[in-house]
Amino acid sequence: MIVSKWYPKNGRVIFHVDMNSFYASVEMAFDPSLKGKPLAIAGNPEERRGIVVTSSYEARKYGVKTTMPVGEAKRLCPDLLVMRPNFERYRTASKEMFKILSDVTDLVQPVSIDEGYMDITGCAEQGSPPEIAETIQKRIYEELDLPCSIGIAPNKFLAKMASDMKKPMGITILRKRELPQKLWPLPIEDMYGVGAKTAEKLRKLNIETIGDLAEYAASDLKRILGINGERLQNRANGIDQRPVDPEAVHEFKSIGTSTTLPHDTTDETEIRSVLRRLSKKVEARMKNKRVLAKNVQLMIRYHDRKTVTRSRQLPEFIHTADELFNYAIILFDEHWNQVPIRLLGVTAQDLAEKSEVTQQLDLFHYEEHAEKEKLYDVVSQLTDKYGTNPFIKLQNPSQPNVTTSFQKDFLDDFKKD
DNA sequence: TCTGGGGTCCTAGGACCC
DNA sequence: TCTGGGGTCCTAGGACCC
Repeated sequence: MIVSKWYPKNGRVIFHVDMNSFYASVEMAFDPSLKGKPLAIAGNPEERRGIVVTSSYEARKYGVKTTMPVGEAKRLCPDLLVMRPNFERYRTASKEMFKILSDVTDLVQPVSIDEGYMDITGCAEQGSPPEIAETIQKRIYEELDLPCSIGIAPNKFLAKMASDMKKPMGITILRKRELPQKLWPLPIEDMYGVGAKTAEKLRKLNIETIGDLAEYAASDLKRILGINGERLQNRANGIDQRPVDPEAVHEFKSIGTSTTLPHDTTDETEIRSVLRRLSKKVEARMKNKRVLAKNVQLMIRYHDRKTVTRSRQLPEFIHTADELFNYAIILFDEHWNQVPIRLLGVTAQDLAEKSEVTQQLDLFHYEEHAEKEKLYDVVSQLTDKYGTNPFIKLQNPSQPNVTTSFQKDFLDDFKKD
């Protein structure tokens, strides 16, 4: 194969690597006796966490889908095996998977536990893009016993759409010139970035397919969907300039945790203990990432699922569970309307790296220090002038409240400076 | 057996400043 | 004499993704 023809002179070659039903596949790799069986990973229905997070392809055949309540899934598929998630296991598998990707290039951007982008534009000496994709897929399958699909395209959006086109274990190339045949016929809700609400709006405009969106009047689209309309249309036309950014994964904007309570509650003792637990969890994760927060957000979901968030900007950076808890309680006391609560959440926002904050703090101290130095200078000058340190209060014992002319002079001099 | 938990980005209004 | 327009920060909510 002539490799050079695959690598454009202008433009990029982007991969989107997407693990197939990741949690279920990891469980099957861990316990091969599960292979070939309908399997769902789900929370505990007793604790009202009973929704399907991932299901195996065998389960999907019966109509089992993500976010479906376990009860419904079992009705559709009576032989369904249901397991609780083992996140530690998935994180370990994820790390191994990304290690394989980074053997190809440093330009790897993880976007979630089970998918990531790669920019292989500079990898011509390793082979053609399909060859490289095959190698990656094979290694992940043979070394980790996990299936994945890979999309190959000139940008992130198209690579993402491509990886979705063949599952499991697919490798799909999506070239710009193939958009009319391969991308445009797809229904609009299949487009990445179009959810239920946007799809509904678009359908009202008689936009049924990605192709319809691609050629719709740009100004109307922008009026109805704002900047997002413009962006979606660009992507439908195969335009997406976003770079693959390996650093993005480190740039956290918030760290939060939330929990659905086993039962709706108005018990303030219980609520406080939950908020304390959540604060401790957030503290632990902030410590791990070595970050501080300048904003705390409290989330309350009521029994009717109505959800409110209340946040506060803080006078200084915080990092301890006690501080998080204190602000969460303040927000809670200010805003809770006594209605039974279904879910509580605590999130640290406006994060900064601990090292950077410390540096800034040092700078601040430095300035404070400099101020003091300046003051010492003034004092020593004045001491020279008056022959005594004016900061040592001179008092006439017989008239303690009368300012001496000496002190007046000193104060005048001091104010000038 | 009604709908988890982790995020990001965008919008919009009000306060405040110039 | 009675009120412009731009910019930034803060807060709350919503859409979307996995």
